[in-house]
Parts: sequence; structure tokens; C-alpha cells
Amino acid sequence: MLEIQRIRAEKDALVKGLLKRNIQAESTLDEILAKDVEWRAAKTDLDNIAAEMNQLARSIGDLFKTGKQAEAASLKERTAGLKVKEAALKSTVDKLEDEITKLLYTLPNVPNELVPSGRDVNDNETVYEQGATPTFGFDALPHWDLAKKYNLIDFELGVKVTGAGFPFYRGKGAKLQRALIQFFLEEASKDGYEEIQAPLMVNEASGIGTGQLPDKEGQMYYMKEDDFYMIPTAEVPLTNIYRDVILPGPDFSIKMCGYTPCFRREAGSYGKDVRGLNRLHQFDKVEIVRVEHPSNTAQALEDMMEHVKGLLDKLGLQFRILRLCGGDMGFASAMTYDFEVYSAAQEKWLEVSSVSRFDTFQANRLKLRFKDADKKSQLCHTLNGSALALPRIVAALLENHQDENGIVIPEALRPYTGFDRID
RNA sequence: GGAGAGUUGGCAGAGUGGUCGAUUGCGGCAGUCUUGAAAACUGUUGAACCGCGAGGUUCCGGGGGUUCGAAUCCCUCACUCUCCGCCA
Repeated sequence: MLEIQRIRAEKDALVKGLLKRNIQAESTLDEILAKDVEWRAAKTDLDNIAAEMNQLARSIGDLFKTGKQAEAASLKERTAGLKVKEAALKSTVDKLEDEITKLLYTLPNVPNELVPSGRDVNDNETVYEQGATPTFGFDALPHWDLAKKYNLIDFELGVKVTGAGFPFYRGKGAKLQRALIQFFLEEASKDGYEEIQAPLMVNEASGIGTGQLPDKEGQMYYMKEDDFYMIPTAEVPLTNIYRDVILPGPDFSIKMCGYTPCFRREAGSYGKDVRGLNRLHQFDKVEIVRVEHPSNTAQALEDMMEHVKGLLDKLGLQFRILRLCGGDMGFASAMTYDFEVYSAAQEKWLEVSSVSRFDTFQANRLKLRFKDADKKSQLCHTLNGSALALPRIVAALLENHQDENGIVIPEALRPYTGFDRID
């Protein structure tokens, strides 16, 4: 959520920035500012009346103590009128606050200056590419065929036991999952991220903190009896560790990582995009999350990119990095890099990681602050990224490392799998 | 699931209707002393909002109520702890 102070101070810049998302925000911002002026006026009046009432109450107390009942009674009468006024102003103030907050919730984050304007995936900027498309002397199979052929993943069994999008991984398929998780976690640890095991369900306040709520509750599985939400990503519990936290000083850099299954309802998805591992309701992911001083955010984002690059490099996958255009970025992001691996058999790019900086957008909701050198509270910056999401990595590994008799496990992964081939 | 007890500032913990945003201790910060540190002593130390400022307002788990006045009384919800039951 954008800060009201920022809208007061730099409305024009925000309008310009949001244009990159193809959002005409001027009228909304003007409406917010108009309500803000109204709110401040009403708030001042309310405060003054409250001050007057406090004063009267004190006087009445004194009069009672000194036995001047009659005078006290006459003062009491004066408070009656004030009470009515106070109630009216209070409801005006509350209403305005509510309206302003609702409007603020509708506004996405303002893109960083590096973000290109644009409408959709076609306007994304490729900033890096590595690796070559593998060539096969035979008909390369898509991963769902490979998974069946080598008995790695059973989608139909998942449908029987739960439903579509909840596959079973078996044998070497299951071991490969476990190896990847272990590999990703170890690599993150080497880069200084603290490993954390987090709850897989969160409460409503946490959902609001990271921006899943309100509005996007349809994307999360919900436990009605207990009012819990299944996490769609480890970002939610990890970032919410720092909800309502004020860090004591300006010198901090918090790096966390965690493996969790992720649960997504994916309402509205359909067609070939959901084939095989491309889109699941439950999948595994290692997430990296950072809380940074605003002056360190740009560097932190670059560090995270390098980390993810290292992972894909070690897995021997062809990949590219895109800087997303305004229209393709997530709601809370100020800048996002997407990592895509090339799926040789499907002949298309698959998104395997998304690394984003949110600046103060999440921190404002979370009330995550630090004390600067002047002991003043300032909002922290948050960042996060997948490092990495498993399903599409598995898809790419199977497809790109296949030969006629099986699948070759990349060197870096062998210490974790304990085998070098699937066949 | 049953019964009971709680929820107060970074932590511990007072406070049962009137200058209480809150005694005190610990912790933090600053200073005195010291070559330096520790100890001791002194001072200081919650957050948000409005205001150029002076200052004002709000917050004692959340919400509502009683009252001139609520941390304190009432209602309600949430959460935590203890004991019993069940159980990985």
C-alpha cells in the first residue's frame, strides 16, 4: 500500500510512474487527497473537542473533591452538547479513514525508474541469456511423457486421491524432489540466508501483511473452522515474521530462506498451460526473503539475481532473465526479474523464478520499520524471490537432459540424489 | 473436548473509577568515575496521528457499552497459559 505522505508530497511522480502499468491514477489520487484534506480538518476539530472534554472532566473531578456539587452539575450539562458533536465528528473521521484506506488498497506499487512501460509479456525486456537450446537426434518427449515412461510422477493417482494439480512423485521422482530442495537450501545457506521452517497455514493478519488479502482470497485455500489460510508461498510466513516490528537501528540486513509446499487454487486457469507440471495446486518451492535498508535495496536485488543465476547455471539449464514491464508486474512489486528456462520438448519458455523488490509497499502494510540515525521510524524495504520453484525446474531437467535411454542428472545435483541417471 | 487463570511499554511486573501513557526492576542510550572495561552513581528511554511551532489527540489484546471521567466497571470476540481427557 502506498503511503499517504508520499501521495501528498509527490503526486505527479506517482501518476507518471503508474502510467507504466497503464493505470490512469490521477483521479484516484486526487480523490484520496481531497478526502485527506477533509480528514485532517475533521481530525483537528475532533481533537479540539476531545481536549475540551478532557479539560471539563478534570474540572468536574476537582469540584467533586472540594465538595462543590452544584458547580460540577452545571459543568456536566455542558459536556452533553460536546458529546453529540464528538460522536458526529468521530463517525466522519472514521468514515473518511475507511474510504481513504480502501482507495489506497486499490493502487498497485509504483514501478522503479528502470521498469519499461508496457502492456504484457511482449513488452518485457530480456536482460540476460545463458546456454544453448539442446538438440536431440531423436524425438524429445515432454516431461509428462517422460514422467510416465520412467514412473516418476503419477498425475492420475493424484486426481484419485485429491484432485487435479496434486501429483504423486514416486521412486526416483520423489528422490529428485528431495534432492532439489536440499540443493537449493544448501546453496542459499552458503549465500548467507538463514534457513527457516515456517507454518504452512497463516492467519488473516498475515495475509493482509503481504498483500494476499483483501481481494485475492480466492487464490488461497481457506480453513473455515479455524480462519486459517494455506500459504501460497513461503514469502507469507517469512515476511510476516517482521510484521509490527521496529528494528532498533539503521544497520541491518535480514536474509531468510525457507522450503515449503505452496498451495494455490489457481481459479480460472485452463488449457495447455496447466498440462503436466506447468501449473499445480500444490508444489514445492524454496524462497529467499530479505529485509533491507532502503539504501541497500538495489544491491540486494542484484545479489538475489546472481544467486538464482548460479542455481540455474549449476543445473545446466538454458535460461534467460527478463525485466518485467509495468503491465506484467505483480501488484506489490516495484521491479521484478523473471527467470525462464527453455523447455526443449514443449518448445517454450517456462517461468521458474521471480525476483522482486517491493520497497516500502509491503513494509507499510506490515508496519515494518527501523530507527534511523535520528531515532526516527522509517519503513524498511522488503524483497523476495524463488530460489527455486520445483515443478518447472523438474520439467526442464527431464526434458532438456533426456537422452534415448533416460535422463542425465546434472553433476551438481548428484551428491543429493545419490544417482546420476534416471532410466 | 472439559475446567480454571490470564492478556499492561523491549522484557518482567504494579496499578480496581479522577492530573495514569501509566509505580518499580531489568534491558537500551548518554554521562560521571577509569589508561580502557566492568561495577557503582546520575540522567534518559513506548508508538501513531494532527500542527510551522507552542501544543493537542489516540493507544493498557480487538470491538462495543456505562460514566462528566475507564487500564480499572459491564457485554462480546480473539488469543495465551495451567490442570484433566485424547493423541504424533
